Amino acid sequence: MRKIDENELFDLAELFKVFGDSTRIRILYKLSDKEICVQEIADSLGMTQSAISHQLKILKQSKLIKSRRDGKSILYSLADDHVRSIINQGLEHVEE
Amino acid sequence: MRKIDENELFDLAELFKVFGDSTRIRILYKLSDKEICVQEIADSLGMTQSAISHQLKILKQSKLIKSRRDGKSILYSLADDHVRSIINQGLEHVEE
DNA sequence: TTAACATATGAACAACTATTCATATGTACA
DNA sequence: TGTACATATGAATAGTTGTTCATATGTTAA
Repeated sequence: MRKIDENELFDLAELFKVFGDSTRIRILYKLSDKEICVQEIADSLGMTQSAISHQLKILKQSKLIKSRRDGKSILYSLADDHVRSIINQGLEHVEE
Repeated sequence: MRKIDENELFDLAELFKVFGDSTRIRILYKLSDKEICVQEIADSLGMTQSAISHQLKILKQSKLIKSRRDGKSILYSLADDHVRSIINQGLEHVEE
């Protein structure tokens, strides 16, 4: 494997930490094929709006999702294809 | 993205949780090109033998690493190429 | 402007986790 | 068998984190 410095490894751990929570993974999966508003995510996961909003903030800070306003709602979606790739790569290990 | 059930998402989060710790990521990186014994990992990371041993146990339970005895030492190495793939995929996102 | 709706945020608490310390287990060699 | 070496493990602790509750911010339409 190519050379990776300490800071990069630290950032990498931080990234995986974000994926390492079932609420956040479920949110990312919900967003994998379409953009959704906060309340819809909360309802579909059976969680409070506040809990979801807190997690969306973490996901956005990690640049895994993006958002845009649409009237009163805010629609969230995946930031780019890396997210799908990381999830798919993880699934290959889980499915053994 | 293809259909994934709740249990699979839960397992996926558990997997990423293991990657989501800088000590464990650094261990995995150390093991990425050769097998190493416990004390050598501890020395190279500047941590105690006990701390490393605890983390190795977690990594092994997640089937990310394997081990074999060599005399008094136990040599650890990556379980398979999935580990490298997952790390590389994560790096692509971190390096932006 | 006011009411209703949608989302964000801060504080507090409970649950979880990584490390430390002390010690146990296992191996090799004299 | 006894000693030194290498690793594993259990309990305790300190630090971290996800959720809840209450409330603030922002938007729309009457």
